[in-house]
Amino acid sequence: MKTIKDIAEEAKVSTGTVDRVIHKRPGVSPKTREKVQKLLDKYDFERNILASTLAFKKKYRIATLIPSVVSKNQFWYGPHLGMKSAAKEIQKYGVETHRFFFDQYNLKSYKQALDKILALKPNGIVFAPFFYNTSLAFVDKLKEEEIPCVFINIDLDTPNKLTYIGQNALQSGNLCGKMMNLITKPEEPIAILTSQKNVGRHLAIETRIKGFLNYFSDNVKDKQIKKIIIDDFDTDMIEKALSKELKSDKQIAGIFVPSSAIFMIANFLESRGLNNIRTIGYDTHLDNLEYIRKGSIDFAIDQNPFEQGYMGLKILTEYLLLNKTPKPKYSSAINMVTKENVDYFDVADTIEYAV
Amino acid sequence: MKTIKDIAEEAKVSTGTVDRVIHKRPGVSPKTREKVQKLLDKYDFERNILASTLAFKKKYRIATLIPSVVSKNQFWYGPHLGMKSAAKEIQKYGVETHRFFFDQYNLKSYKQALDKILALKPNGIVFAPFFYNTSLAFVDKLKEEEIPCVFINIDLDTPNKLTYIGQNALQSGNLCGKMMNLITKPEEPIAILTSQKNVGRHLAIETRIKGFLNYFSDNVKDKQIKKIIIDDFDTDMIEKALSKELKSDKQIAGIFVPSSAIFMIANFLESRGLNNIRTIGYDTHLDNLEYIRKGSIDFAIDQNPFEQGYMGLKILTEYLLLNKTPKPKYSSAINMVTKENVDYFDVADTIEYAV
DNA sequence: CTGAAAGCGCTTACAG
DNA sequence: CTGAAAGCGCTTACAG
Repeated sequence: MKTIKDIAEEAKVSTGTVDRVIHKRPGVSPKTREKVQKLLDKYDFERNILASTLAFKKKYRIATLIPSVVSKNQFWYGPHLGMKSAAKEIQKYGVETHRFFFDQYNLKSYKQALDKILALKPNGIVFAPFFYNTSLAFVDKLKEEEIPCVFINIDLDTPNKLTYIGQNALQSGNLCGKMMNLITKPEEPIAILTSQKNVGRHLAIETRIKGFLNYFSDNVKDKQIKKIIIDDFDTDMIEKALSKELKSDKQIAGIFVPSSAIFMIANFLESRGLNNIRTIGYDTHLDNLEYIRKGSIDFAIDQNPFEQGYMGLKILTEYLLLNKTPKPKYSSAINMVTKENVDYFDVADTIEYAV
Repeated sequence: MKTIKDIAEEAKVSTGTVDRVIHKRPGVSPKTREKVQKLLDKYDFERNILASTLAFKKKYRIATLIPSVVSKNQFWYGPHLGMKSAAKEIQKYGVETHRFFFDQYNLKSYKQALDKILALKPNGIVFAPFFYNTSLAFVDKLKEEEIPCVFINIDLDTPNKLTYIGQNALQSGNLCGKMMNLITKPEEPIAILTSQKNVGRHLAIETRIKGFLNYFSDNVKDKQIKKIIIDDFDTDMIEKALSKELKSDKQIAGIFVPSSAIFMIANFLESRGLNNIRTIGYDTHLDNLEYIRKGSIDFAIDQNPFEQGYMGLKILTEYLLLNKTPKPKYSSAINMVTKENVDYFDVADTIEYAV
């Protein structure tokens, strides 16, 4: 492996000049530049990133923004851990990570966080763009200030993002449809249960439902599917909405919840001893893990929450430090979790490397 | 963040002495050692790994050994890619990776590889211990020479390993049982198809079958399960073994293959137009991906092959460089792959980070 | 037992 | 436009 010094000697220039050529910095005559560049190409020179970082004292600031993580029982604990892990790694390269949080049901708290981030003047941002319109306006502003941003978990259709990391909601819904079809009989009715509160706030939910319905329209004739919308996932509302269905003549045999709230339904069914009703939902935070382990949730879709956070920070760092342009989109896995493999989806078991 | 220089100044010693204390090297009086150690503890000193690597010129050699990867259509291509990716990362830290391969059906080629590895005198080894007895003897020898070793994919019950990274075969078989039960009707017979060639060579296969059978004995009454053993997975033998079953009165409705050879069965069934027979097997190499995508393989179990290779090298490196003792065992995921999520399991899409 | 000094490979402020 | 020199934080061979 050649070093800058080797190249400098062979080109009969100083190491400083070689460095200027490597980084395409000004202050080198075209002739010298060409001579050095040829040698760099000839030896396929790769600079030692360790030495480079050590000598290069510029610091980078990255801001991260996700819904507040008040306990480990939440989906967002996963991305949070992933970002913490990545932050520790990139700290070695002089990248400081500043964490911001907001209340995902409170637009005002979101806006406040965005203001704080702008005030920080970061070199880049990794965030989950909740609240469609506000987020779009924010992204345009970032564009003006030339601050690159990475979306995790939620995508927005805008050219002003560096990349998006998250799941294909349509396809994951489709898979839920397939599994629901497998665990219920053709003649048994099923229900989709969702909350009014998510409308306009989190786009993936509707897309998941669409994918779910697509499966049946594409593959199964005449499946009875009811759509039940409640105001919010609290015990009373669930009770109210479901007891009607359960008393009815044609009792539903399966419930699909296109969000991480599926554990609320599993809990309700358990408390009523209704273990003959099948359930499918999303995410593998602690609350869900518990019910999956008991079999009260039949299947849950995991979307690699840790990796979403981890990749977000790493990809942005490589863009800032190495000028590496990411792909326009990174699709997270669509993992099916059930009683027999649940032990391998606890985000707390994720490994962190120090090297 | 404190540096060695800061600590040295406060302790009124030289940086060399601080360095000796940090690394517990001899040549420091107990009194000085204690004084410095106290400051290190007080400030929770973490040495700058970049500077450390740059200054510390010792090189490490790691040997890796897996079955030869002659094409991308093989399970072992996954671990191979994972190791290549990790090798690139750890190269920055002065770790050279030397790759060795063997023919997994040829004990002699395995022994030859082991000899070559010993001749290299590596600082550590990452390998897949095929051939039970030979591997055990080899591991004992490594112990004598104080060369740490990491097992990937296949485990051996010996205290002389650093750690094992791979899947829990019993549980993955169990999950296959569950899925097979879902996709066939209770009264329909099913078959387990396996090859004589794997006996005594790859322990996981038998354990997977055990897990599969356990599912039925624990959860289902009177499922008819036939065990079919063929000499090898070639077209003629499959034809011979299956055509008998398919002509029989009670035709089998599902086939479980506890190895990556499931695509051979899918291919056979396809060629006969037998798309009413369900199939479940292992691994997501290209051959299988193709049949999963078409739906000719209903479910395959993925075990994160890339990560097995990647983790193996990283964990061994952290042990050698940072003295970080790994957990005794790392369980790989048990991922269920089917037509609707197959796109997210192509090992070729795995990301490599340069930072 | 301890310190001063050189060096790992790269970057930069300064002088010319 | 170019080079010599200092420095990033740590390690080590050498001198005492």
